[in-house]
Order: sequence, then C-alpha cells, then structure tokens
Amino acid sequence: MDCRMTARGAEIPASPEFDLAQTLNCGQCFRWELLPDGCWQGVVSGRRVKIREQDGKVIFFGVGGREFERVWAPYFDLDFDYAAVRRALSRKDPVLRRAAEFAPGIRLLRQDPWEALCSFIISQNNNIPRIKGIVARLCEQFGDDLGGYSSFPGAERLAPLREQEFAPIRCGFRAKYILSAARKVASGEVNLEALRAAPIEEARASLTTIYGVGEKVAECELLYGLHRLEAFPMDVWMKRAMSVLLPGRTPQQLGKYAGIAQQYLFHYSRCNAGLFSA
DNA sequence: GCCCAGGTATAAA
DNA sequence: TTTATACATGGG
Repeated sequence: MDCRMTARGAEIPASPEFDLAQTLNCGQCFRWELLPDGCWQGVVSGRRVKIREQDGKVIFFGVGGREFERVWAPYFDLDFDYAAVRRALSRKDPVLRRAAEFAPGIRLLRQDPWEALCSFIISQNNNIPRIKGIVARLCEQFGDDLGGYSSFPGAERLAPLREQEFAPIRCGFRAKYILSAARKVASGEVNLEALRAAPIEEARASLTTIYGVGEKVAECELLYGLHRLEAFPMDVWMKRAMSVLLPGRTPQQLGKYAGIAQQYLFHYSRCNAGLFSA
C-alpha cells in the first residue's frame, strides 16, 4: 500500500474499500472512539493515533512511513483485495450480495490475539457500549501508563490477580473467565501465536479449554484475533443462518446458531443501519 | 422498572 | 443430547 508523507502524517487515498466507521464501529474491536473533531482514536501496538478521512484521503496523524508500513497497513489489512472477496460473495448468494453492498468498506482488522480474546470474553451476554467501557477500565486499571493513555494489560499482568481485584472493572461474572484465559496464556498452556498456524480444529479445541470460552468466543478469536478466515466456511454458516430463520426453533437453538451465523455474516451482512450508528 | 445484550457453565429433563 | 437457568451489570 502506497502512502504519501505530509507534515500531518501518513496519507493514503480514500477508497470505498476502506471505511473507518464501518470497520471500527462494527463490533470487531472495542478500543476505538469517534472524537468530536471527527477523528477516530485508538491504541494499537502501544501507540495511540488519530485517523480521519478528509478531502479524499485517509490521514494517519503523526505517523511516519516506517510506522505506517510496520503497524498500520498490516492492522487494517490494506494489502488485501476486499473488492475481489465481495465480488465472489456477491456471485455466490443474493443475501451476501445485498450484505456486501451494504457495508462495502468494512475490513477485517489484524488485532492483537490476546486483546481480542479478552475483548470477546467480555463481550458475552453484553452490549457494545458496555463492552467498550469494561475494556477501557481494564486498560486503565491494569495497563501500563503510556503517557495519557494505557496499554492493554498482558496475560502475565492479569494472571496473578485474584477474582475480586476485578471489581473496579465491573465486568461481573466474566472476571473468572478473564482470569482463566490470562493464566492459560501466561503459562503457555494456550499458545496464541502457535494457534495461528495450527490446524483449525486444534486451535478451536485449545481455545475452548479456557473456562468461559465456548463455541462463539472461540470463533471470534479465530476470526478477529488470529485472522483465521477459514474458521468460517461460508456454506456451513449460510445454511445454519437459514435454518435459524425457519419458524419453530427454540430460544436455545436460535441463540446458538443465530449468534454464530451472525458472526460469519457480520462482515458482509447485518442489513440494518443501526449497527453502524456512532 | 423492564428487557436484554455478539454466551457459557451447569443442572435437569 | 437437548433444554432451561443463573450469572453481574447497565444501556436504552
């Protein structure tokens, strides 16, 4: 991805294939906020930046060329041809076509695997505004002070804590789940980096050994934390999604399959505008 | 107040 | 194997 350097920072041409609001506000990440000045602010790799789209450009304020190439281009997956994927999806199924057209600028972030795992543990039976709040308090309480903002606390930082020390985070029953994840990751019992290359079923099985990580959170981590796109074979989830729409399903079945099918379809569907409201 | 949220563990059917 | 409930908290 070619970027141009200006006094403001790194700039790339704006494109319908890269929409900040669609990408950052859709529930795949929880540490970005839209500031009143129109900039999106987030913390990635210990660096806080402001990004905005303006005058046909996406501007990464204060970011140098080297940092852009090493941090931001990979984070936003800028070298991947999403348009080609959308074309393929559109050919495959009319629902996906509609969906792809609905959110054409969404991208699959390459997030830190540990941060993603924690975030999706927190996300269970929860809503996005509160998830963001809990994640923010987790960073503020246990992250390193990076000068006006905090890092996401590593597994080794959380692993020694006691459950009651999570009280200020107000994450409720999820504290014991976060602790289980932290301890397994810190001890190496679950090796997130290794799971990037492991056979997909092996990776899924390893993740679900964590107390509080079930099918859904594991899928989230595979897709959003480990960038394992193959965790979501489209045909399978499409069929499940369709079956969910049929009448006569129990709440259990609805919850189980609707959630997971939605997980896959999320990038390309969720054809309701409310999802992307700031 | 009330409903419910990008679920999971657990007990009970 | 499948289904119902509790779980902590707070947004809308």
